[in-house]
Amino acid sequence: MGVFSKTCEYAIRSVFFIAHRTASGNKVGIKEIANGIDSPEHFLAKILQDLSRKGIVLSAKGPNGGFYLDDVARKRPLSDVVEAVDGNSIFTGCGLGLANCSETNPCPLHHEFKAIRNQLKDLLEQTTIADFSESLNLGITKLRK
Amino acid sequence: MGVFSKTCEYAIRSVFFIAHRTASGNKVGIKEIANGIDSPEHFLAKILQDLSRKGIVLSAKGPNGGFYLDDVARKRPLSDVVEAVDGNSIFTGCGLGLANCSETNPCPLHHEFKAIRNQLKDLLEQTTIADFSESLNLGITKLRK
DNA sequence: AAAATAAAAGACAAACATATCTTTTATTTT
DNA sequence: AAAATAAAAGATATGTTTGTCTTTTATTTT
Repeated sequence: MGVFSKTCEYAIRSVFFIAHRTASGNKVGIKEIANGIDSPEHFLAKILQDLSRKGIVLSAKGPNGGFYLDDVARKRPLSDVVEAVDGNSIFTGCGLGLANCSETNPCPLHHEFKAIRNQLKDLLEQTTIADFSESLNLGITKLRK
Repeated sequence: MGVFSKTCEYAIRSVFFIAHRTASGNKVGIKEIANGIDSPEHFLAKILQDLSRKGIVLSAKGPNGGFYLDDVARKRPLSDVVEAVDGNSIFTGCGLGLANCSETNPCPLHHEFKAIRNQLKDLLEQTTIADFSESLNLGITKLRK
């Protein structure tokens, strides 16, 4: 089990891919995205529909349509993508799954986990979708296989 | 979705509970454990059967039987428990789910994730089951609700 | 030896995550 | 207006995780 759900992994990868491919105002279709990030096309379509409804990605129907990001969407932190798909439990939940775990009523791992969670939180909140485009442009990082 | 699977959460909580309750050579039954950590009894039974087979916990059948830990088992790092249940993907897997992600072929989040994963790895490898007994004894930490 | 106890094992069920396929709606191009 | 395009929506399927119930095996007590 990863840190994110499979759905969320596809979501992040697709958002990176869309940002990378639509930098100059164009759009990219679902088939191309699915191929570009190596994901099941129809499953990804569902995910992008959801992200579109929530305003994380933009979309246009018809010829020359597809998915894209405007400047506002590009500058959203990764945490917005994660939260849209997996909710905020990753930022707040107890490591041992206890519902009432808190500072005053902690589980044995509470404090140790807080440090790790905060580091993840900071990473996701302090980087934007756009931040990862350059290394993709340069071919230094990749989104499939 | 938590960092660990539900199964693994129950496993860790039960191992802490057993360590806490069997410090002086006695044993504790499945009903008492399930109640003590607020988990489904029969589901936990399966988990403990598995942990028993793998030598993480010890068990004895019959009257006055139950689950317990000896000194060796008490001193095992938490990483052994996690690995027995969830495997080692949590220590090695790519944050974006890419099979071939590596140092030389990284995903966009590779380096950032490595830091977080290593912190988790260190936490789990450097603490033992026994390390958490004292705060449980003192009632400072808890394993249910 | 018989009865009682408690884990081990097996079969099954429900819920959720993941994946596939088809139809509909909106938009653009001709 | 008709045809083509592409996302949106709906229905269905598969797989995995989580959870429940029953039977069996091993051990101890009487």
